[in-house]
Amino acid sequence: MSEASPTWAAHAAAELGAAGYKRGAARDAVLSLLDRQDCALSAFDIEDALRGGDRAVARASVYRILDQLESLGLVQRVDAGKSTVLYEPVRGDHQHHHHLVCERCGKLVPFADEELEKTIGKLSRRVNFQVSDHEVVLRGACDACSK
Amino acid sequence: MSEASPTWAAHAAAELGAAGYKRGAARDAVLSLLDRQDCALSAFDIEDALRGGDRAVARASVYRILDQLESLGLVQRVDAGKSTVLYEPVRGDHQHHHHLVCERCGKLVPFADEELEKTIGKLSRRVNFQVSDHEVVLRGACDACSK
DNA sequence: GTTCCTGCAAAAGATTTGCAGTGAC
DNA sequence: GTCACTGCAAATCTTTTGCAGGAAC
Repeated sequence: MSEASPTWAAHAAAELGAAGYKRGAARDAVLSLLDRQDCALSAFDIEDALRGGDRAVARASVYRILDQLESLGLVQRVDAGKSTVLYEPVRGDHQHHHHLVCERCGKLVPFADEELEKTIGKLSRRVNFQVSDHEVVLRGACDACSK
Repeated sequence: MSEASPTWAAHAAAELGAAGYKRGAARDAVLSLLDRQDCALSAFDIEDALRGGDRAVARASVYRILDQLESLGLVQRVDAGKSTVLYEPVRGDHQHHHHLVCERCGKLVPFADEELEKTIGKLSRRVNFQVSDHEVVLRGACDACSK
């Protein structure tokens, strides 16, 4: 709802504070990194990027921070069919999207489709289930790999 | 394509044979179990069910057999957001479906929707990607849990 | 008889947990 | 000063791999 924050990181930090979490250097580094990404990262990617960047953060801390973020709906898990789970910042409804996964090179490409959302919305109301979230993954070969 | 087989297990056994795999008692047990399911199971579920049933099968064999089946498109991975991957038999296009996952009790409920498939079909043709497969997961609370 | 399937045990990865120390409030 | 965040190491859990023996062809 309230999506007037200047950056996702600032918004997330505020939400975390409101939820009673204290600040910390590791958390700031993770938020800042996530804010710079527009697609999904694994916990390992995050640890790796921070080790050579802003500030090294222990893997356990990365997982703990991602847990907090996920519980507040600030990041979203993306299941790309890999052995590792990916996470990406949630920036609000207008940026809601899904993913194409290349089965050859592993590339992840985001896409959005109005009609798909409408269809899923209608469907969600029809089923005997209280649907709160959804995820769509299209698998295949990306532009480069299909040549 | 050729979907005239009396049972999925028989069909799968034939395909495996044609692909050059030899028969084996463990494989027969897994095929038979999978054929009796209509929704997805984890490797652990399979091992567990077989230990107390038809014939005990080692976990490693379960994984190996599932790998063979998946490579021939006879089973499909289902990513329900759990830590474990689920597998279910693929019985042909007319039984193509997706899943609702209850975030409270973990229940998995299959559903099919014509319009959703059409929408995804159109979308797949439009993107700059050669889409060969797709998966939709709706998350929320099941009938029993939402009361 | 050769080759593949199986089971067992060990290995490999990803994620979680316990504990002690430092930093936030 | 208290309580939470952090890092490190150990533990846990799922899945994979190596190897030896037995079954399929």
